[in-house]
Amino acid sequence: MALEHLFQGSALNAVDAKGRVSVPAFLRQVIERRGDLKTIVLAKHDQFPALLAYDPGFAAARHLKLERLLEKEETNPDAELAYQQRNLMAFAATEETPYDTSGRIVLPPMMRRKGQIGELALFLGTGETFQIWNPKLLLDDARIPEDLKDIARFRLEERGLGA
Amino acid sequence: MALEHLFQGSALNAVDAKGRVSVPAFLRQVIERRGDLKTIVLAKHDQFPALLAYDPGFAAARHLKLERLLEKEETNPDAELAYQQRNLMAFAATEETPYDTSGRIVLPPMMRRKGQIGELALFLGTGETFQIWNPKLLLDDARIPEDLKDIARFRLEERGLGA
DNA sequence: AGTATTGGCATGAAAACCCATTGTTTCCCG
DNA sequence: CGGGAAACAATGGGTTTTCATGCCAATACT
Repeated sequence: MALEHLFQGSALNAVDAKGRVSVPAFLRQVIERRGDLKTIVLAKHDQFPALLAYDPGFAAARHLKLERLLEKEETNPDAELAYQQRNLMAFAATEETPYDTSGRIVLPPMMRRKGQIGELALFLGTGETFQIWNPKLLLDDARIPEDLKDIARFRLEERGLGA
Repeated sequence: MALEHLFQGSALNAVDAKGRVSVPAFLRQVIERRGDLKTIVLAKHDQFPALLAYDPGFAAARHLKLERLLEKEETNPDAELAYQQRNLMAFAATEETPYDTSGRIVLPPMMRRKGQIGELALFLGTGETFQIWNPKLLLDDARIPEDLKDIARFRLEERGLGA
């Protein structure tokens, strides 16, 4: 699966009182180049206290990948269960939310809670997908490279919220 | 990944009040031969106080390499984290900026600060990528060969800024 | 009706775009 | 071999467009 359009860059946007956020324009461009749905799919990130996000097309590709994985390990008795579990996570544990003409989504309350997103949402491109972080949690996470934290700090300062 | 078109040569260009710089024409030619996007990707250089730059195609190739690496080491529990970290650095910690018809980019403020670029930007071709330096920092860096510093000095003198 | 949710408009700031000027190199023709 | 003329490169300035975001209106749901 070699998608030619990749998510990259970073931005820090405000979450308003109604839980709405602008998806940065440079990420929307990638979504719209990959497909024609002005929609993003949200999931809790596997490893990080953050949200994972991608376009509907990528979700389909991800599903295919899981199926192929199952066929490969057909002999393994555990494979079927693992497949079911992953499938549940990949679909039931995600929410699809469209963005409006001005590029805003409403963060679904459940996702907002799972990702611990407050008044600020830090968007980080990671190639095939992107992530949405509470900037504070990113700064506190020991697994995040210092150079990336610098970027988060810069984005905060840009808004006059830096330290 | 042997890209046939390589970045080479050096140039010293001015950064204007709006933070704009002309990307030297000889570098733009390489970018446009490698792909059709008139765009460069900027990142902080790993080792030097300077910026690393390349074309979007190179970024995609880099990503594929990371993915293959992950699949190979799937068994290793640390591999997943290392993959996430590298992906974040490769995409979230970079900025893509297009150049206009006259070949200029605006240095994103964050990158300008990370690379400590002032009023002058020294472009150095390094094969698959190129670098953008504050010429003063290059001259002050003990790791830089004297011959290369001579080139920087020459570029400065050309502008009547030599010492 | 009252409340909550969604869609659309208004604004201010920032980014992209366009045109003009200057200096340099190339190249042609005298 | 010189002397422009023409192309290209770099840079300055101004103008339009886009973006993020606050605000209000329209709609649906109780």
